[in-house]
Amino acid sequence: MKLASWNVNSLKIRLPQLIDWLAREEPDAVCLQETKLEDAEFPALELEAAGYKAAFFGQRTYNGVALLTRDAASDIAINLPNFPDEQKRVLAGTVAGLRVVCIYVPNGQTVASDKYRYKLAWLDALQGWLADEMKRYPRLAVLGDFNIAPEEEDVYDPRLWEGKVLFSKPERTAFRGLLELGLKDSFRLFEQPPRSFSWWDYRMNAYKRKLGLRIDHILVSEELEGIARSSRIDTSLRGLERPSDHAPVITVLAD
DNA sequence: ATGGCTTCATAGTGAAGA
Repeated sequence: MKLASWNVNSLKIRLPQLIDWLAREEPDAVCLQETKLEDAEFPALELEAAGYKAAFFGQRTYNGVALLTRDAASDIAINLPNFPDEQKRVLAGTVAGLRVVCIYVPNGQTVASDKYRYKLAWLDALQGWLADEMKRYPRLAVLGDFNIAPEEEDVYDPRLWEGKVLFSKPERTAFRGLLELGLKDSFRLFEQPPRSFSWWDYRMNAYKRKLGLRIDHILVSEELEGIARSSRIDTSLRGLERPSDHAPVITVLAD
């Protein structure tokens, strides 16, 4: 079972890249973030022609999440039930006996902003909800753009980023709170190259200079940890014309 | 140097992303 998560930063712009990538990579379940499309605009037919059923929850301009699977996922749930929110950031579904939770964590903008407080409140609600979900679904994976670099090795210059949004202590504590539920960062279950990142600023040639952060993650419950076989970040799309600023993360579980 | 680039939006002294 190959799981993937990708912040596409506009599905409208990235659809051709996504369809090529699906054909090449053949993942079994894909979580997308920042689709930036209302549900009426979602390219369900194009993706079905590419061999994937889609569940989606979007809005125009910002946010929006989707779950692509070979067979339609069941028991679709949207948003955090304990956190009323106009922003469309969560979609969960069941596929092949696995509960797949797609999330797009708020960015936070700066640690001084209201958006940062919203991010921390949102993460607190996420943790509360996931604690319940894990009891219901022991075989659970959380995939998405967490907008948090959990450790120093996940930041190209930890001194520069100390205390900044995406790497501040409260955000990293919130991430650790998710791990304390019994979730594992599947990428770190395996040996990885140094300077493994999933996001690079569009500006200043950050990708070419390898100035990135690892903020996209695939967390797996303890029941899935034992069957995790590999995990990697796929940078093959970052060199294309009009790339997303995020690279896909891929984790493979034994069948 | 609080910018740099990209997207979606509107025609803003743009907003927001990360």
